[in-house]
Amino acid sequence: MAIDKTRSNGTATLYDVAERANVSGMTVSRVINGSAHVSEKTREKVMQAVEELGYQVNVAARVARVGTLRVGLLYSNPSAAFLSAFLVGAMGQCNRSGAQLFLEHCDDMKSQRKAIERLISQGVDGMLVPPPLCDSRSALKHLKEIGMPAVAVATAKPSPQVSAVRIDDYDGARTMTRYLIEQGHSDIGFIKGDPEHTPAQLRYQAFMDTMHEAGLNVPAERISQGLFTYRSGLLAARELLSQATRPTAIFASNDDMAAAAISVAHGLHLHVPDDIAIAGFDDTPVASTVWPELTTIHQPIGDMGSASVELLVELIKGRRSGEAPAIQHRLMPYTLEVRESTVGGGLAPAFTVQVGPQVS
Amino acid sequence: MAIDKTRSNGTATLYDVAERANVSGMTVSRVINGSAHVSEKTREKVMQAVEELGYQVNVAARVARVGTLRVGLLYSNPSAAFLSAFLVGAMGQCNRSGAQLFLEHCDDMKSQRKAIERLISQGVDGMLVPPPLCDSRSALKHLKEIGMPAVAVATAKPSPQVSAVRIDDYDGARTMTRYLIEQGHSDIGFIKGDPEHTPAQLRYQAFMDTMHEAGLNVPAERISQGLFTYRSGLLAARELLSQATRPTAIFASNDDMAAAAISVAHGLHLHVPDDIAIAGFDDTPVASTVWPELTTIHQPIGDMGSASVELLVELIKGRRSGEAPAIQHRLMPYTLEVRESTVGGGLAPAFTVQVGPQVS
DNA sequence: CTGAAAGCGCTTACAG
DNA sequence: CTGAAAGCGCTTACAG
Repeated sequence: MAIDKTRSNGTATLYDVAERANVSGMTVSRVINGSAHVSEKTREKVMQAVEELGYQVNVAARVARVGTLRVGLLYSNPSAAFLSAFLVGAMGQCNRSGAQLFLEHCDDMKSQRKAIERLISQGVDGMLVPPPLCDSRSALKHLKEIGMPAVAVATAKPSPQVSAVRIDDYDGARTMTRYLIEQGHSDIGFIKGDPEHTPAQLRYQAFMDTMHEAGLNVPAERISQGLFTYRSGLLAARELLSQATRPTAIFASNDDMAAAAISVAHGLHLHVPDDIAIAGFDDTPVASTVWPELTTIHQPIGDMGSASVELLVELIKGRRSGEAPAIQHRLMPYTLEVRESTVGGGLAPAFTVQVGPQVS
Repeated sequence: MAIDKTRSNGTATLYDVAERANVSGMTVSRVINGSAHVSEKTREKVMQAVEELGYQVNVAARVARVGTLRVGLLYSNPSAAFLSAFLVGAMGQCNRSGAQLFLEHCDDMKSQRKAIERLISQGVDGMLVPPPLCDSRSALKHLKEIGMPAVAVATAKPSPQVSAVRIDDYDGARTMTRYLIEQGHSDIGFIKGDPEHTPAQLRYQAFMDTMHEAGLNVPAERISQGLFTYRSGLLAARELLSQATRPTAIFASNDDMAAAAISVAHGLHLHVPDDIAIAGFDDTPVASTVWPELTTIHQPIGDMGSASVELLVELIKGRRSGEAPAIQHRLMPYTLEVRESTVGGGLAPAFTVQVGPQVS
């Protein structure tokens, strides 16, 4: 509850806090920035004043002093779902870190170079590279060559040369496959994703490995090639479901294709999940839009947004103080979301299984 | 192309420009802010220096001086598609206007008040209210009471008390209805949206009015109630398509329901658009995800994002200089996107019709 | 551990 | 029409 305010704006400044806590502005600055060289007593006094005044750092002022940190986001065709969740997370962290976020869109290779140039001319100090660009060797190489700090987001096979934030796609697909097997499925169809995207490769590999480990055979006709698009999912699902014998479950490499599979199943008058269980991957909004809702692997995209900004800011600051770039790969936790598309009888309630590395 | 740089950062400052143009920093500031009191000759000199140095204002510094403008975005459950497009537009304008964007999420009425309080304690000077909150009398009233400048986004019936940015939903639905009639349809089914949302009401009204004007009768069984969700679209479309005689086209109040209608049609082994044409509204990503792709009304959501920030910043600045709030309602242009879901035979290529007010 | 001074890049009055 | 000075709110060296 902010009550006592000073400026015309109504917000308290650093000095208001200093005055109230009977210390210098310097000391307040140290406290809010978590400096170690402050006595516990002073820290408490200051924190209390901060509370009482409802003080919030003026990020603009801090940034003006420290030197504006400008972060570029180079996006091409991520799904709107990905982009919005990612932006929410990234923006929050930008506000906290005092960075300014610049967006630049590009389609093909040519416009990619142009977009990078535009970001540079806007003075960005580093770039965030979400999918599918995160898997583009050329883009990453180009950034490396011009010495631009970068963080690849949601690539499944991060280059050791570049910092990255991602979930473990292999492990996620393995978890889903195991779950389906535990549900009693032994004949499972799989819809592959765009072979150009690294997550597609790992998800497929994990599916095959897990099936084999469980002693289950996967005939070639149970694998269908998709491209991550709804349209391709339609074709792939039709292939899987129009055979003499059908699988009892389909695991699609992403939600769009899983949604398409539901549509195909309904077209064939199959009940989902009683006749055919269907699972996706990503937990994009479409997963809870379609009916029945999709069992899927949830990626914490918002958290990945904030984590990637965090990494990038570290990278930039390190670079300014002349350190060698500290390449980091951050693995985020995913969850298995169980919903109606795999749970028959309308009995079992939807539930969530927390898996993957825990965030500290 | 920025070549000559000065600061460690690599970016040119106001004074670099001033030096190069042989004027004071003050004059540069005036030029880049479009002040009238600069001679044409000086302006040109300065602009040239700006070009040569690739100068970009340091928004953080400007904002630090002017007083941080903090803009809050109070969102509840807009679709991810809406949110991402809106954010891209809003953020761009925030960068230009030197505003900082704060996001706060809320679900129900209680958390709504809390979210508003959190934004206030973060020191925001005004708030953006996208759907569905833009139609919440209580939220808008609350903001009004505490004297918080606000802009309602994409409400169909804006209160004259609050600034708003929107498209003309009535006109859009009218355009779509006319288009379907021109395509030769006289028996058109309509899926209504959530009655709580103002756009749903106007879209329905426009459909009915336009049909009547064309001398076409709309029997009660051609109207089906939906709630804007995919699930509700499934039920509504089933209702429309399982009758003894079917309409030749369905106009759904939004894309999610139109996508559901396609799924139902396919389930009944109907060809879209040959057996049944289907149209949506909004042009969210699902419109070009499903197959066949949806004919729909495109809302320029990104532009609406930047326009709403623009309006809000004006409002805030006016308020600071003690003026009475200048309530504005900005109408944005929409377009009719014709795609495969209404165009049979695979002959006609997709096309776009520009309609609505033109932006200057 | 704490503080007085200077400065980040820009704009707001105030002069000319 | 143009500029010198002061200051936005904060942090970075530099002292104690």
